[in-house]
Amino acid sequence: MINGYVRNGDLNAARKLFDQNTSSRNVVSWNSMITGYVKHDHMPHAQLLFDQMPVRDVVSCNTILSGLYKIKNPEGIYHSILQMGRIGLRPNEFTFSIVITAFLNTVFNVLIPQLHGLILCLALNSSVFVGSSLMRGYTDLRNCEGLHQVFDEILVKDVTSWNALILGYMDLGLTAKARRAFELTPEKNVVSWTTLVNGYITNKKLNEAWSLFNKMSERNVVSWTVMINGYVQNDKFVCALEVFLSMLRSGARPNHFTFSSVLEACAGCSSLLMGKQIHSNVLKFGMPLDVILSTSLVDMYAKCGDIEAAFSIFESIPKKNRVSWNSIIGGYARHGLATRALEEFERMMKCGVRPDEVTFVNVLSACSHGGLIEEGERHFNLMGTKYGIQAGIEHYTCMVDLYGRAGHLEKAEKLIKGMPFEPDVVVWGAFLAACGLYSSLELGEFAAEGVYKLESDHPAVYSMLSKIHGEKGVWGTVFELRKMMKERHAKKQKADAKPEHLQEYDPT
DNA sequence: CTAGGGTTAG
Repeated sequence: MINGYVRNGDLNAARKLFDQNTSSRNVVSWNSMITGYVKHDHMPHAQLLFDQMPVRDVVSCNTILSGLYKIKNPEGIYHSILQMGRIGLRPNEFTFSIVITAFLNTVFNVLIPQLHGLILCLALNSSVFVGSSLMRGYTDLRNCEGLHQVFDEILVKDVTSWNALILGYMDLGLTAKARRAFELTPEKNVVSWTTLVNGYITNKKLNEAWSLFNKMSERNVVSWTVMINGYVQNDKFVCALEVFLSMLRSGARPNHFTFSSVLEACAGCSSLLMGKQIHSNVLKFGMPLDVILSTSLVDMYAKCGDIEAAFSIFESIPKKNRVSWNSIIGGYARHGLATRALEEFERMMKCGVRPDEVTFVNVLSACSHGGLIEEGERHFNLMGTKYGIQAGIEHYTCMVDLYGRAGHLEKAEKLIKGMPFEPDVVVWGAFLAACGLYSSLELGEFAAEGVYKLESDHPAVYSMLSKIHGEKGVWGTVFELRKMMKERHAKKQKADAKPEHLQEYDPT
């Protein structure tokens, strides 16, 4: 009865019934009520009921655990399973699949092999559910052997187990193994295909991804979005937009994931015309404008040159988060409106939103574009002392740029010599641009020497070196800098995603 | 009454 109301989403009716039947309450009615609160994101209420229960069973615990997972509280999960042990409740398949999934990408993932041991003791390793979550766990730990072994232990493998195997191999960078697993999958579904396509994309094999995508007999909104986003992440913005148009022609309905990616494509190729059309599509499709989608719109308008439209959408976001603020501050910085950028930063602080590294990159670059030296220095110092954010190489680059543009080449030089990083091509690029701007041959040589010492180089650096001797426009260098900054970011991501030693398994 | 696989923003 109570569960009927919970299923229909009528939490109040469920609670009413629950409160009335004090005498005939059983564990199931308590659990149903807790389920209702968890489903509707009322964790405190769920927790309260759980604490009030006269007798708790494993389902009560599992429900709380899934609630804690939903609000991303792995620490709470950890304490809850300890508590479970003290009460003497034996965890079941549900418990383990929830707990393992909740520990993914957290510091608690080191416990996953230990949970695996417990699972073996309780003879739960043959479960498909436990098995596939364990597979995600070993993937998270970058343990290929574990991944394979857990898969083998699953008694009756279903398509989800196979998909977890494909995904695991792809996450580990083993595209050939993933492909083999895909071929061996008995009943491939659209998820199997999409996992493979997305895996090729994250492993930078765009052509493989595209040819596979074209062979798909069935595509859903996720498959389309994966392909669109794949092109966006690889800077093939026009391709992304073309795929989106095919998607619309096919009659598939885009969702907020799709639109976020498509808007990023518009931003990437600075197409205000297309961006506006996508915006009207968002409205036409009746997409709920959540924070993420709205922020994508803000960013698109800012990058396509319509900063006022960006601002007006930004203002319309009821619950602006850190990314939204970063987006508008970055937008103002890009448009050279340093004062407005700083004003938004102050407003962000007033709203109690904590800044992060990106915030300060944007703030500092606003200062550098606006020639606000003291303000830039102030924020550069404040980011560590007041906000506890360590300055990264990107922030130093902004400061070098700031001093350089203002003609304070000695200050820039001093900063480079004193910074806790080896200067990279981007730093030298910023410095060189300044040397070019102020025709400083002497310091240009200092930079040239620095560049020479780097293992990696960049053609843009040479073009700037040559620029010191005259010619070319100033705007060219700004563009080159941006490009290098972006590439630095891409390289960092790539290094995190797949270590080289895993590459050798891949013959293609 | 509780659980596993594919997609979003700076």
